[in-house]
Amino acid sequence: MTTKVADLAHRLRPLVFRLYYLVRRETPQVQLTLTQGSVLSELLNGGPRRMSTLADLERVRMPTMTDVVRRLERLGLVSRRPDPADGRAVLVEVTEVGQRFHRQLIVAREEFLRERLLELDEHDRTAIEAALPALTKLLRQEIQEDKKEELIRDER
Amino acid sequence: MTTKVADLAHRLRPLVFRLYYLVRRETPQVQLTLTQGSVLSELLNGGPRRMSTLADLERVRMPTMTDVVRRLERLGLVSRRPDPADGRAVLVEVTEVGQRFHRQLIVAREEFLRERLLELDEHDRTAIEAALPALTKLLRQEIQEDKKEELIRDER
DNA sequence: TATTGTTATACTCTATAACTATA
DNA sequence: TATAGTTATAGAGTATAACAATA
Repeated sequence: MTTKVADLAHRLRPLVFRLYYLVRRETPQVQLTLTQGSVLSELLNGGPRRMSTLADLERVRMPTMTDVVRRLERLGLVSRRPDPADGRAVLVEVTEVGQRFHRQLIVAREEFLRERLLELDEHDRTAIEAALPALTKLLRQEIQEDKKEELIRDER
Repeated sequence: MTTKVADLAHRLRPLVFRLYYLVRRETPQVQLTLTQGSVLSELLNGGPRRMSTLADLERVRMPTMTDVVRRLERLGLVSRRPDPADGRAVLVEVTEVGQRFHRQLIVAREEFLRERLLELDEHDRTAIEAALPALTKLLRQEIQEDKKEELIRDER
């Protein structure tokens, strides 16, 4: 069982890349990468976020997120402003252009997935749908694991 | 339903990165990236492969695969040899060192996933297990889709 | 002194275009 | 002429180390 899950995680890499290839093809106005799209979604679902929070959520280091946000800013999709609560911190938020663009992203993604899912039989579609809450839990759990590790690291 | 699947694909990016972060930590002797690990697994499961086949499977262009294989070769994990059936083609295969290393990878991956899965309840584990064949079909289907597109492209 | 974020630097991943060698 | 692969080049993603500004 665990072996199969590991294999799945592996095979998912090409699928995720494929998904973003199609999104890029569908929305030639703005060419988003996987990481950029992921950050944009996070900001749209969760509202303005600090740099450090984004880095944690995407599991990258701060200097990495600095560059990713810089590129999104250059594309006009997000903006930065100082956090009123802490002079050191920076809040990143989605611009109106970013919101419009994200709607196009969602449409392209859904269309792609709907087509593929319709080629599966009813039994398979039901199985995938039933597993979604469990897979979501597995991912959430992971984020909490990371926080724990940081605390341990800090104690050293 | 399709929206949920799209969200899942998105959230899976951090999970996959997290998985490889842990693998790197568990096997400090050789630091494999996600793409390198994916190619190594493919070669171990399917035997020697041509550069073009690897590029298709990973959904990257040939020059990209040239570099990835070069790095794996530099690490001593794979080797190249001419394809006896076609003087232009190159066959990539895993070395003995690569096979030994891959066993470590599998152990680290399985341990990580087993721990996380044990934190889920029986119902969630069953749901994930039941969805694996369907998710696998979804991925296979994708590979076939790509092949079709190439044929269309060639006809132009 | 500790934390948030940026800059500097280096390596990997990725693509397109141009090239070599073989079919 | 067409195909398999490499080289050249450029941009994005990633990390570590050093630094500036604020708490």
